[in-house]
Amino acid sequence: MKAVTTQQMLEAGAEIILANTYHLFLQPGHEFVSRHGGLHKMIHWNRPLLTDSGGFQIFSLGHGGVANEIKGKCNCNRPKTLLKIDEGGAHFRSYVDGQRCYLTPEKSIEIQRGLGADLILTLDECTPFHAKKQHTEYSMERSHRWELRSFQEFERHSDGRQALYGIVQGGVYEDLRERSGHFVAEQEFFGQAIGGSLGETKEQMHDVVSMTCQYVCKTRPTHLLGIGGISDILNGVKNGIDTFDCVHPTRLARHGGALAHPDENDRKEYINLKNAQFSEDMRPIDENCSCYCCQNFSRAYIHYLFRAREMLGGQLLTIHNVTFMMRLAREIRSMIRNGNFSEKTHFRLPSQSK
RNA sequence: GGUGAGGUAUCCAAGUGGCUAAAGGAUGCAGACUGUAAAUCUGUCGAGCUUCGCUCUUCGAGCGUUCGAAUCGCUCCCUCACCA
Repeated sequence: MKAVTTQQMLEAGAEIILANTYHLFLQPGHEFVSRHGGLHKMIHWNRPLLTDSGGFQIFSLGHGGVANEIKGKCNCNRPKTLLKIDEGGAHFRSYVDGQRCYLTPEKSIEIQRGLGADLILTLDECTPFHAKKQHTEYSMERSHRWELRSFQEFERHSDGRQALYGIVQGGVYEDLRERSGHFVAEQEFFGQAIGGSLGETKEQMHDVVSMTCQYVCKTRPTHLLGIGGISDILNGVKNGIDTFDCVHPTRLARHGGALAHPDENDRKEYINLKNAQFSEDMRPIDENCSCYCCQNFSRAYIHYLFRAREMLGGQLLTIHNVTFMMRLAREIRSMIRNGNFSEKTHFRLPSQSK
């Protein structure tokens, strides 16, 4: 987690952290992590960990600009590091030292075994949004083959301490999602994750998630990869998603955004503390929030910290945003238990005017 | 008092006759951010308007040369450095 310690994550109420196979593989390397006795020990976290397979990074970086291509946006100003994908795996260049690397399903599982996360993912191929349907289909089929190989490699060394998730692909196409959902359900995965392109807009994403959830094994835990807006989570939960992971809360925090429940008349899910309107706002970000940031500091102070480019600003907002997400999850679980969950739930933010 | 350097938009700073409402920074104002190469990136930034374009006023001040001046000349004002 950028900008916060695992101790602070604990205090924020976090119960699980996602770590990244791709980045840890390139730097510092999974052997290095193993020498520490595994990820849990190295990062001082004795709760559950999930590792991504590395597929997303290879392909998103390969297409020249992180998630943009997969998400349907075009921002191609970064050097492309993906060299070649073949049936065996993905050839790519390390962005750290330029060295050629080869990630296969077996290698991904081996790395994740070395890292020692509790929940791990199969290697899949992430198809960009702009791919034609035929390509998406071909790519999905290859992902399926890779998932089988991942599973075999996983089984070969499994000591029962790790659990493997399969990944449902198929882009925005319902027939492909149906096939992929069924395929993953037929394998003996512990859980399943929904990956791949979810479309271009938020609306389409919600539709694709809802549609895909129909074809997913209902008795296994279901994870939605990479998604974490407030409304996205409410929509996902409505459709049966159990877990989410997302950089948005922490990245937003480092960029000056503080999560706040959306106003029913305003689709924005955060306030931008860098904005001039907060320069004299002495209230906490959210007076109902129990986090260290809201309990002790004003919006004006956070505003000043960002103005002064003090990294403490990003740290405090990260604490707030993670705390916020944890509270959101608790409230959702509570609503489900009480039988009154609604994805239309809105929580009013304290008035923004002074 | 002497000698030298210089005064450009909110600030710093290019520009030494037309392509200049004026490069580039910074600040300011706002936007983006969703399996993290992001404590990042983008837009905007003289004034006004009927704002995919038009009008007005700018480069210390004034006067002049020129078809045309931030750019050339003269006078004045003001900074800074060194020497007395």
